Amino acid sequence: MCGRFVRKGESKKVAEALGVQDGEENWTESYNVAPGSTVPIVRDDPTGRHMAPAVWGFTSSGRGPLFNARAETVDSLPSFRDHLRVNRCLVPASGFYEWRPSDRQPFYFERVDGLPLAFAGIWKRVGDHLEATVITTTPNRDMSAIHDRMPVILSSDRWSNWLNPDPLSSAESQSLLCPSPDGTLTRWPVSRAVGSIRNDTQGLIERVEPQPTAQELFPMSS
DNA sequence: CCAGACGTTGTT
DNA sequence: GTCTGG
DNA sequence: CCAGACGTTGTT
DNA sequence: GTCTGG
Repeated sequence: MCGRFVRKGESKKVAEALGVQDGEENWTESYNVAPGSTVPIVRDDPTGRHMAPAVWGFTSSGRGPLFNARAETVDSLPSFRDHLRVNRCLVPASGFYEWRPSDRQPFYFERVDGLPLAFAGIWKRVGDHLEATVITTTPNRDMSAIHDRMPVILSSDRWSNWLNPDPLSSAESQSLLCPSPDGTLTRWPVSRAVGSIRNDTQGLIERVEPQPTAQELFPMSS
């Protein structure tokens, strides 16, 4: 999954890297972006490529916003499939966090090449605002030791194909919704302080020694 | 027409 | 809310 | 996603 | 445990 991420850097540079021609004022820095917050998304239309604000997560009648959609089902589920066809977007990020289930140790992931990440997303209009969700897939080798899902990260050569405003068949979409190649990402353990969204500082992405687990501190004798 | 399900994640 | 199933 | 709260009544 | 808030 992808449930917390980072957005840093100068908006002008990010806009340039993404090929965005306007809307870059919607880029705001945060080291702790959570579902429900407003995030900049990137869309193409006949006039060009634009950055716009959207609430992260599709509101649902059940509990909690749908802030991820599975690549395996996004083309068939009623909540997502029509938006996949015509409302595709990028959700730009600098990196993202994942928690290792075994010990709740958080890790920060970013691209090895330091470029901005572009998550594959879909969006919808709800009243006077937009909502967006990030598509997830199976983990590549960079991720699999930490988590069993990862966000779909599109390389820049695929952005135009994904953002093409014309309807895309689900077969075409599915061909883009795959794990990024092994070696795309790097990672390191970070402070558990990232868990609380009250914390939002550069220190959240600094490497820490993983906190020993209770079992390591107090091993059970066999 | 109404009834009932609807999404992801993690956990064990 | 909106979609599917019956 | 994680953290943190989680209830009602009446009264002031 | 389950829900809300951020």
